[in-house]
Amino acid sequence: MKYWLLKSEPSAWSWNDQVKEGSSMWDGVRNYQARNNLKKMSIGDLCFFYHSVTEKSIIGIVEVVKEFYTDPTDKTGKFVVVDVKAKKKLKNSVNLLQIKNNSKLKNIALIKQSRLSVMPISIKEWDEIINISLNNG
DNA sequence: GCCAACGTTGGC
DNA sequence: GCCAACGTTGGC
Repeated sequence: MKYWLLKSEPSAWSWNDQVKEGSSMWDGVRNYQARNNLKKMSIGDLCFFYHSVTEKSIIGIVEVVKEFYTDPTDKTGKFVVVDVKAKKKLKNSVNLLQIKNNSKLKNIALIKQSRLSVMPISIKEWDEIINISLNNG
């Protein structure tokens, strides 16, 4: 089992959209590094769902339910999607500042590569973020 | 709304 | 194949 983080602008595709839609394609990735990460995903892997720009916080967890295939919205045929479905909402959202201020998360790709939209998360980072969520509020 | 960071494109 | 120009992302 591997862990990931997926970024989305909530105005384009939000957690609520994901919940409403159930299982859906994670499409629109047009960056090779992000694509390569999509290709490494397996069924059952879990991904944090991060709202960028307006909220800058991790709001929930989605599960990979179908492994990569060609992105039908990509005319060049170079990029891929996976299918994900909402698994659970975090007890409390974890915002970017909390992640930045946590020394255990100082090497997280979210900070190191702020523009990457699909990134791997280590099990330690995953657990730490879950901990922050449980202790929030 | 600005702009730094950074990925991509295209001319040479 | 290099690199300047350009476009986009996303934090601030």
